[in-house]
Amino acid sequence: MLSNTEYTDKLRKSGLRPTKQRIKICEVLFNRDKTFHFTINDLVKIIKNKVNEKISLATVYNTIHAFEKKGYLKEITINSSQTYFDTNTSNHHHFFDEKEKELIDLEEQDIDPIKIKKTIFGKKIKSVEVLVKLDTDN
Amino acid sequence: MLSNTEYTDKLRKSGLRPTKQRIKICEVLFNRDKTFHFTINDLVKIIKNKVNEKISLATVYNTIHAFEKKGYLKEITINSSQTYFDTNTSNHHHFFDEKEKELIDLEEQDIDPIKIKKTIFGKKIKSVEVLVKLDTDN
DNA sequence: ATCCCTGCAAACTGTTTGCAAGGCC
DNA sequence: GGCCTTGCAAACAGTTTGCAGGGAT
Repeated sequence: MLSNTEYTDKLRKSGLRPTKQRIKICEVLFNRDKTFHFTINDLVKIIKNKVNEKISLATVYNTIHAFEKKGYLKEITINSSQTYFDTNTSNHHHFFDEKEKELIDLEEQDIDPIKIKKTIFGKKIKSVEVLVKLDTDN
Repeated sequence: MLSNTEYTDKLRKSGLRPTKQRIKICEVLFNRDKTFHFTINDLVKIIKNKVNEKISLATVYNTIHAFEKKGYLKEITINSSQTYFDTNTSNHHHFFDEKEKELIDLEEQDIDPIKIKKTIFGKKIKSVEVLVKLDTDN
């Protein structure tokens, strides 16, 4: 929930030039109460329909990848033809509603810590990701 | 570890015509001690190099999807440009070695049961998938 | 003979890239 | 002015599809 000038500062501080396009994308992504899960396609649609502007597809990809690299976004592991991103960059897991193709956060307290009892020689655990797929209850 | 005639039976029983190509693919996939994790690309390479035959790409895709539908293969959730399959169709999780792009099974006893404390109204849990990403230990 | 399956090429989808023009510092 | 960023189109990778010919029952 920041104003445009604050996004400008934030971008500049992380070494990204505060262009019109990047600020607009910041607004769409971060001017929210809840965390936001999206695909590039979702984002492009929102920019086109709600914001009524045109940002080139390549720029959207560039920006999202830049934001991910800076730690403002997290890529979510779902087996799908599209890549999902999450504005919640904390350590957490997800529900995936397969019907709605929608992600829902599972916070730390929603799941017991996961203990892996097997080790692989010469390798260490980099991350543990849990994906809980949901179905309509009937 | 079955002979060709046994694959013929197996295929016929599940309503798939036992063609040369399908039997060959069965041999590559199922004539193994351990479970086999692969991408379509892996499989095509094996067929070309080891088995020294040519099966059209479309046929490989068709066959793998047919086998998956019949429950002989399981698709594995990894965020990657390629889809992975597993000959182990039991309920289990995976390590993913990001350097080698290789999957390793995590059997039931390797991980404590996962308890999800959050529920979503009108939805039920269809599956819980854990993916443990590995890094070189240094 | 019928229906299913194979193989090829073309189509498709999401994503990436090269490069000229434009914008920020 | 110099360098980064944008936008467009073309390229790309994995996957899917349409259809004619071939094979299984």
